[in-house]
Amino acid sequence: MTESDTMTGADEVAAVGAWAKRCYMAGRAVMDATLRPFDLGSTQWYVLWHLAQSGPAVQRDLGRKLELERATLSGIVATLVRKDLVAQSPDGADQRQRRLSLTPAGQALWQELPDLTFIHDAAFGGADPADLATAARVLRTGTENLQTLLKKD
Amino acid sequence: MTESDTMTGADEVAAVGAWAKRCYMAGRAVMDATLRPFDLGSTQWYVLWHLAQSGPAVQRDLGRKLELERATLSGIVATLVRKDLVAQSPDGADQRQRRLSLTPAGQALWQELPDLTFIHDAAFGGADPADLATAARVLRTGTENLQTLLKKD
DNA sequence: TGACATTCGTTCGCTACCTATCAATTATCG
DNA sequence: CGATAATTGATAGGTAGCGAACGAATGTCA
Repeated sequence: MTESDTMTGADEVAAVGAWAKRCYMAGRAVMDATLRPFDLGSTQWYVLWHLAQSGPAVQRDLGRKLELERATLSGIVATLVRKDLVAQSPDGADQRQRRLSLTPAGQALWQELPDLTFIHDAAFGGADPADLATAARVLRTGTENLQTLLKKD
Repeated sequence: MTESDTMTGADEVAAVGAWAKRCYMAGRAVMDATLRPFDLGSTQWYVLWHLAQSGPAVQRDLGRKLELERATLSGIVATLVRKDLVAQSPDGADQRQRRLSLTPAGQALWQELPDLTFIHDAAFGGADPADLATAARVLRTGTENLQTLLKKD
């Protein structure tokens, strides 16, 4: 690597941000390709996954867990309800909230879905655990710095 | 860090992927917030940036450089043409290709735009260069693994 | 040369993000 | 209690990504 000798810090920095995008995009592409036969998007899968793992949930809590804006989750849920995979019922106590649960069709589909852990394994299975920890720490710190920047603006 | 003692490799792996997404999203959020007063999206900015730096380009080449699908760039270009920031003219030699260039309004807007390097600096400026290099390498290898997986399927 | 394949850009339909705004509901406080 | 504030979900409008399919233009090769 002759170029690395003259690489500046800024180049490295840009590289991390650019590779974060590429890596995220590549992971989603594999996920989307795997789920396409089931007519499911990646975020739709995350909603089903959470409901299958943790049972029914209030829409507000699900949005917090999956780190989605209300408007985003509202659309995802509408799609899943239209496909009859998720049921959306009013909550007893707080009439503003909506309770989400898997329908029988949703439970049946969940049983058919393939295990997606092969994606993580294919991407990072061969990497040094110490390097993975370093990468995660760098990305976490960078994210927190950016979020602080956004709030203070 | 008491939890790290019992962390498995799979958890670390998931963490890298999840943080890659969060970091990409946070960076785009700051970029979008900075460009909002100018009515510009982040990818629109990249197109203007490339045309300002390297001069007019054929749409096909720009798509390769920015790693965008033809359909995606087609929409971005249409938006920039509608805003009168970019001109799209037929290429002389190959009548299939379109040549892109900044309009006078595009050049004028580019002069007004703030420097965006503060985003990279805020995110990763305080990090150890060796850690940044490790993070970039982990993400690059992971991305390549995923792209190989996608082509072979 | 002519048939076939490839490339380029567009369009359509979709997923998934966002902000801003609204109606309905609930919480808070004077 | 009642006015005001905060919360929840939906909707509208925008950006950015994808695959599939199409027409026009160009390449390739028998």
